[in-house]
Amino acid sequence: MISLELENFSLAQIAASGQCFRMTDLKDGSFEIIAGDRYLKASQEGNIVNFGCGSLKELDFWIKYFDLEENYAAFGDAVDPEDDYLSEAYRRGSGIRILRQDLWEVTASFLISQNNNISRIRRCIANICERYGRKMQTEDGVIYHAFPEAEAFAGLEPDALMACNLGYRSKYLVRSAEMIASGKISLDRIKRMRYPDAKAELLKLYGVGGKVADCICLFALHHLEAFPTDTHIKQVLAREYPEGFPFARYGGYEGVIQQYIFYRELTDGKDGEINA
DNA sequence: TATCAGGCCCTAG
DNA sequence: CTAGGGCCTGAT
Repeated sequence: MISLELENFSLAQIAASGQCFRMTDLKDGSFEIIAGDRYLKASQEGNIVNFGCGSLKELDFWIKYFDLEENYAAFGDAVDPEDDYLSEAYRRGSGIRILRQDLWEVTASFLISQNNNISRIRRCIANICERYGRKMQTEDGVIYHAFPEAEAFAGLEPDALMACNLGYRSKYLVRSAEMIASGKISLDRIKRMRYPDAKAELLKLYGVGGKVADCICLFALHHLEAFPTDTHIKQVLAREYPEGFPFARYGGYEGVIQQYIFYRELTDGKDGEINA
């Protein structure tokens, strides 16, 4: 185990922010994260974060994954102090990070997320990992399943993943996996593109529309200017910003702001706050 | 029973 | 180009 003292970092908030559907709050102060074929158990007390890593090399991966080299206090400082809604959103969610997740994993996950609820999304993803992902075991004997590569779905019947409860999204995932596995769409090329080009390329995937493409750009490609507008965000903008949201003020990191807003909406009316 | 969940595809006009 | 119907499924 390796412990770090971190500012503006909250495992609980990240877990609740809904960027990663394979991060689980174990409700005992610890969290489980599966990313690609890696597994991490982590816990947090105040600013001390304990990473269940065996080596510094492993830790390096998670440092990048959690975007620990970015100064998130600067995003908070940029929030308009006269904007009560956003100030409160940041106050509650200042421990959120924009994760640097695997491109294919995010693409598949957010294909599944559309017009769906979070608990079923998690189940769907667990199902495809168990059915198609490589079975793994940690040194401590924890069993888990890696996220399947695109090749694992290419060639399946379009409806094959209905058995994993994907519903009508089955054909989206199968067909998109085929476009990627065949090289018709190159994820490596997309990784080198700027936001507008990357988004345009992602939109060619079957089942990927504007909102999902923005999620992929933000959560995998780390294009912080991507601002996913889902049904919740749409409602907030209409309710809290009838004159229009000040996108220009937050140019270049609109997506970070979106996460603070999304997190506030997600947690509003519940506890108000998920740890600190 | 109807609505909604981090939408998108497809077809009409 | 925009508008609207349809869509798997489970929770409320």
